[in-house]
Amino acid sequence: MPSRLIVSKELAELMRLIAHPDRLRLIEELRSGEKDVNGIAAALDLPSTRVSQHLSSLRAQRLVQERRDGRKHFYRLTQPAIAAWIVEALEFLELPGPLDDGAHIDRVRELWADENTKSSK
Amino acid sequence: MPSRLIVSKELAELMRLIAHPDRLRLIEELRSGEKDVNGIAAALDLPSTRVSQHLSSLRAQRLVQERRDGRKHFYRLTQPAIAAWIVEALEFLELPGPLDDGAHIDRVRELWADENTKSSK
DNA sequence: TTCAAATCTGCGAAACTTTGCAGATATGGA
DNA sequence: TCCATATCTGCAAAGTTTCGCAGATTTGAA
Repeated sequence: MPSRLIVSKELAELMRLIAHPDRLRLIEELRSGEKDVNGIAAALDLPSTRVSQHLSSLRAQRLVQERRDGRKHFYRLTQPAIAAWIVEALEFLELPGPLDDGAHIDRVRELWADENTKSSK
Repeated sequence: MPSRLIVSKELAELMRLIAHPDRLRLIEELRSGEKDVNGIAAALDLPSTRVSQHLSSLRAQRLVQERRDGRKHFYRLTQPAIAAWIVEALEFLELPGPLDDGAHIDRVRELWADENTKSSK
């Protein structure tokens, strides 16, 4: 029964693709809707060549979709639920200290997720 | 405000650690409770040296905890919720074909998650 | 003691990823 | 047409990961 082997391989591939600091931020950046390459580069403070390279890997695995308008290329998440799934993982970060059950996580979640939902940047 | 940068770096690190076919299977294997190194190696059909190497990385990031009894080392998940979070990601795999909304995913989930819950291997 | 079982560690080769940079391509406007 | 803007691609150096293998350690039992 090699199906589970195949699934674990595909899942690992998907997770590796996501598991990069720039790409995580980029995916969260697209949570609020489509954006063009320069817009993303400015928001994340990264060279746009690099953003383009990341988008190209994400595109290759169909995690984002492109729409061109004039000379701008707009990108959107193919499966926006992935962004929510990523935020869920914040819960697993750096084991809260012995006396800090939850508060720490809420602070982190706020820093990342909430900021993003209301005002980008 | 570099906090989000730090968080994305930590999150990427966590995800990279998980994003390996063997380690994904190993984590799912521990869902049903603690197991010793040889037990895991047998269940996953991997050389136990390799399992030991994987466990050592997972241990270094506190994803698993060790308990020794005689010459056996038993490992358990520090945060069992991670296993459930991984299974959630199956939903994002290989975009279901145009006419296959959901059925495909359920099949995959069955192959991985359910098998695991009732009878391992 | 001595042995075997269970697990861990260190090492090095191969494979893969990341990143900046140079240059290619496509689009819209003067 | 020619230019500037926006984005993409190819390349190579640097860095990281994987994986088998050899040998170290720890424990229990004869």
